Amino acid sequence: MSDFNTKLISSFGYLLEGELLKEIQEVGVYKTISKNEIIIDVDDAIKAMPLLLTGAIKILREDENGDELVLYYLERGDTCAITLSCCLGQTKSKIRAVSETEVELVMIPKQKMADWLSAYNSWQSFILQSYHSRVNELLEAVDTIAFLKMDERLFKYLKDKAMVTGNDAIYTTHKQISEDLHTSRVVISRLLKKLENEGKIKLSRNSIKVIEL
DNA sequence: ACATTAAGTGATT
DNA sequence: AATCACTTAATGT
Repeated sequence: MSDFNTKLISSFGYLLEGELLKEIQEVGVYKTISKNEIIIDVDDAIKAMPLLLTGAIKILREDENGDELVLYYLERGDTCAITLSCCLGQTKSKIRAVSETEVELVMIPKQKMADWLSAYNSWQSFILQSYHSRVNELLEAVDTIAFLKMDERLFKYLKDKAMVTGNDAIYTTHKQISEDLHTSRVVISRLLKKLENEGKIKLSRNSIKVIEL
């Protein structure tokens, strides 16, 4: 168990106070997980919260089709904030956690979490800090998704417009489109340029010709 | 010729 | 993706 101690200290020693570390050693369950294992799956009941000692875990969302989307990665010294919210809210897991590498972690029983929140300052700030960074990563992911979908939205918008008009030429400005799609003119200009390079449309002033209908 | 508006670009957050 | 700053091109008066 001294190996476990060393890793716990080196991963969380600078974050958590000594007394808390002792409690973690007492109550936490040390686990080793091999690569590509599902640690937590969608709809799993959450009974413990993982603290990562070594390795990396990816947190995924899954849609109806089983398509996966990586939300973010957890590394040494991290914990899963979504799991945290599940622990506190007593709901089932809304995400899937898969080990990206071989992973060593400590499972903290769900019940201890709330206790420590009031008992240890360092625990409280660790949780808040971790929540904060996870939310940021999540927002970043959302931005990326939105970015990837904007070109599709734009093309659909153009096709719809051509359909309604019964004309493959659309008479409008980039600014107008940007307002319709609730984005900025610059973004539209760039995406249109991209579509033109892909040969899907032909651009000219105040008009766009849709080639791929 | 000058002003206005549309569109393109690079850099930054 | 959004915003800024700036350039270039097209049009109107």
